[in-house]
Amino acid sequence: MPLYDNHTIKIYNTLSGEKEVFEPITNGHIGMYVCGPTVYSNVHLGNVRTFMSFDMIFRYFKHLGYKIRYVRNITDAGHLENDDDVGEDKITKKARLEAIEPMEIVQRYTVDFHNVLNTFNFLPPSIEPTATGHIIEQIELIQNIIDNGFAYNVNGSVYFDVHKYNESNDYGILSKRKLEDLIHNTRALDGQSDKKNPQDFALWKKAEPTHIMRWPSPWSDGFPGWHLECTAMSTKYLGDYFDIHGGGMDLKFPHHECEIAQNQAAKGQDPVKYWMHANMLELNGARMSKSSGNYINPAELLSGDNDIMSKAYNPSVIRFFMMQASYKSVLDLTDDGLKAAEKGFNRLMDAIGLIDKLKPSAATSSFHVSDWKQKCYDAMNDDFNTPILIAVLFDAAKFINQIKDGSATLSQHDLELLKETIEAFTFDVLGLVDTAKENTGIDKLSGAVDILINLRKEARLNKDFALSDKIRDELIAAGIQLQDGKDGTTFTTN
RNA sequence: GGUGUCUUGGCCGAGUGGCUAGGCAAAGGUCUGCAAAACCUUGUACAGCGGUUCGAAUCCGCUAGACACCUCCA
Repeated sequence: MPLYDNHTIKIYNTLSGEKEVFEPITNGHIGMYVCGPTVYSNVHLGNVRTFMSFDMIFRYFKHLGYKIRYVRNITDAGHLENDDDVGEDKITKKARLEAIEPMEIVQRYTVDFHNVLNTFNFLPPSIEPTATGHIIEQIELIQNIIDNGFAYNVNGSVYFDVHKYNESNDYGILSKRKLEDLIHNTRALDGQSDKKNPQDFALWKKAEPTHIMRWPSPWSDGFPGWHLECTAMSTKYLGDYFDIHGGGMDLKFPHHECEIAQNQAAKGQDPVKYWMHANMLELNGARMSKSSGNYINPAELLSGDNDIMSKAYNPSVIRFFMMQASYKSVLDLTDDGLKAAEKGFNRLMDAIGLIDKLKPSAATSSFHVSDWKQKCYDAMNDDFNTPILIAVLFDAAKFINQIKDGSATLSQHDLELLKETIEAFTFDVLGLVDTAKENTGIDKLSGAVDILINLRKEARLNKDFALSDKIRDELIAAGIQLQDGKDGTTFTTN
């Protein structure tokens, strides 16, 4: 019997605004689509948080034994600059500034994106489709929407008729907006527009002669509107009705609202059963933006090469920091927060590292491991509550330290269960990496440090504390912390 | 201006009608040559005002503040 049969997961569905019991459309199988990055610059750290939230969700579903297809696209066709843009998209603009080919930009930043995600120990999605690889599908979709009367062609550009759509559907169902409010709040834009109404959005834009990225279509040589690719790729790979669609909170409107409208207009249904939105990442209490200077990119955060943080942080520390907050909450990235996370993370890793050295101490345990295990699942089943999970993991860390100190007992069976469970949740589900084990030279290092430990022991026996403290302090300076216990001295490398 | 979310102890951050979140920092203790690490103990917080209730941080209203979206943005 698969593990998922024993668990009921609740997911906060943005569409209903409530936590709902998760029931896959097809038993044992899950289809999940997440809007990926636009690869015209280095990946945004906030983007990393969003994808990390869904990576955790992906990992938990896999842990439960689901067969899950996770699709995350690469937007390589660029979005329109704005509705009145005459046809130059972001990627083209950047390419011109840097005097290289658009696809060269795409390649460079796609590689950067994958490198960053690998550094943070992301699992690769099942499929990572590109917008430019699905132009035909997008053209077909536009034709469907035109045939159904919800789009119109003006001078080679095709627009979605929001007002017509809203007569028979609810435009604003996801973002809880009313079309009337949108109308009142749309300021009049300068310049001539082909659109019937300002709320209408482009499905296909005719390319200007200078525009490099262009494809032939029944309406003009041009390129697809920016909401269309996700509609085309999600339903192509996951079907006309799939389980989960995720993305950043800022995509809720207009992007996801438009996706629903496009699907309704083309196929008569919203293909998504559960809409999930990950919240924003702030930096020192304010929104991150390059223009304000309140900005740090992932590489700078990892290398310490920046003016914002006091030091470099291990990717697992950053991951731990992010997992300590709910994916639904705004999270504020600060140096103090990362420092606190680093200490907590190291404490957890130290405890997990101790498990292999523990010996079963009694036939009965003073810690209810199976109850504790259930708490881990309860936390995750409650809309992927990783902060609670981490709190529960710390309960185990405390207990492990107590066994080491001899103030708690654990049976052989429970010891194995504890090890298996804490490692599954820490490494498989949360995706953290044990930095000590990661250090491949650990065995040789261990031999060398043992020599120093013995020298220090001799010095202490001879009351040569100047020498013993020198050994201890210089090892600390080298990143090696000695730990004196009842059964001798051990060390950690954090 | 509109829509939505939020305001929790020194800091971060869960919880959401009665039951210890957790981490970091802090204080006291155990251990130690002194430390560190670990363990034990301590802290009694929910923006303000009013209301509902036997009981509210949790529900409702108002006020103040923050953030997001409405315009490219994860």
